[in-house]
Amino acid sequence: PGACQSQSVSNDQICNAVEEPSDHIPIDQSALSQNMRGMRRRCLFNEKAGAVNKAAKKTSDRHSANTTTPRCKTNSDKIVPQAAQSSINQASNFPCAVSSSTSEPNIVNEDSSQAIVVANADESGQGSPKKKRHKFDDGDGTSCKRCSCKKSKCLKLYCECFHAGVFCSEPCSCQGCLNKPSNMEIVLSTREQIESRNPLAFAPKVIRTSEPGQELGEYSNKTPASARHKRGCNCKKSSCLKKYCECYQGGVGCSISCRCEGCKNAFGRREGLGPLSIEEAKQGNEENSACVKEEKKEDDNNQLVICPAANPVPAENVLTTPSAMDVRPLASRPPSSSKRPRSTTKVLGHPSRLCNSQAPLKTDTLLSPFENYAEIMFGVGTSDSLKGGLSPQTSVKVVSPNKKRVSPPRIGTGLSPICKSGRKLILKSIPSFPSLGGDVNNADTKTTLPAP
DNA sequence: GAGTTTGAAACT
DNA sequence: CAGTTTCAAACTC
Ligand SMILES: [Zn+2]
Ligand SMILES: [Zn+2]
Ligand SMILES: [Zn+2]
Ligand SMILES: [Zn+2]
Ligand SMILES: [Zn+2]
Ligand SMILES: [Zn+2]
Repeated sequence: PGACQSQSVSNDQICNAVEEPSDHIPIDQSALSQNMRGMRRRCLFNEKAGAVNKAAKKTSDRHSANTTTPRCKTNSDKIVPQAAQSSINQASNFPCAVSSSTSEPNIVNEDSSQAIVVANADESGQGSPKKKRHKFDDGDGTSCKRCSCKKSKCLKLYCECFHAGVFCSEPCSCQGCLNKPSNMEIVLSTREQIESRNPLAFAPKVIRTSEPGQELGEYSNKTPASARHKRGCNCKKSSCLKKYCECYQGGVGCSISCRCEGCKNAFGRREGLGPLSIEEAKQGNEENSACVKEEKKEDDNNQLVICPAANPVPAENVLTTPSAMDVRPLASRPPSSSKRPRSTTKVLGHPSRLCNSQAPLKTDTLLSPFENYAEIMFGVGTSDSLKGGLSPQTSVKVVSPNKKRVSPPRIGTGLSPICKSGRKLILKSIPSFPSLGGDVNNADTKTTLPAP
């Protein structure tokens, strides 16, 4: 299976050859400006890329982002370039053979081929009865399915591919797709627009390292059960028991920033018992009495209750045959399921389900955050640079003209950068995204923030 | 596979 | 910032 391409381009790599599908390089949008070092050199892009580069160039630091680990889920260690670290997503690794046919105008992927491809989840591994895995679902990383957007042209966050920072590829069954390397300018400009509205839009939602021991560790430590940013979920009817809930889907418990009602997230509930400290749960008792305990009612206090290994068995598991266990990426598994993950898994980006190796970042995000935040923090200009940087005009109105609004979600409040990198390489740059409300105390890995 | 449910994203 | 609409995935059948 080929690697997937993420939406980014490196200067060096720009080439036009399309090569074999199997071999693509993942292109990461985010990295676009950076060069990925180590990897191979084939590129998909052509001249356009060049243009883009230019734009991107600003970020050209070469930190060398390496996106190693093209394979799904393998990526435990990737070196992350500084900025990247925050935004590391390894999420993308699908078998994507992008048809980068140059000829491809811009349009849809409607090739039936894709659809078909999607279907083939061949390797998913054991033939265990497929319980319910739907498209992206994991499956394991192998199957990596992709989006099936009909109206967004894959240029809005509705599109999981776009949201994850990767180009659409074969497995996608999207219609009118513009999220392709051939439209890179559009893709990037769109990303920037969105990012300008919400700098965290492309930041990984969940970062978790699951090393054998650590998995829970994170809980125990400081990162709240969920190291998620953004605002947490807002589930009303699902009780955070299904994948409708982003927290649950990401394999993390709900945090204080969630506004869910009747939360029963198997990875850790929000609210509820106050006193319970998270950490204990970690291992001390497996039984976890508390977690199960239900929501007593929603008090004001939102605390996070985490259920350690014990029981939280997500619905899926319930029926699942033990033997097969889940194929899901570790990260997404509920704590209890099986044992601890051996490899370090970082879930980033969205659903862990996408299996991509590369970090989908943001175009500039790597740097951009830099810029953005810098600007914001330092009071430099607004985000002009962004806009300017990328040719805005290229932006296409996907569906409707969006006005760009520049009101970052909550930057003001939560500037504290999170710097939790799974592996730590810290660089001097500013973390790609600030932690938002939830985790305030996460300095764990050590953030190196240059003092302003 | 069609149809429903769900909550984020987008929009007003 | 809240309310509404749009959207595509998750889920159900
Ligand atoms: Zn899409
Ligand atoms: Zn797609
Ligand atoms: Zn697409
Ligand atoms: Zn939820
Ligand atoms: Zn939540
Ligand atoms: Zn919840």
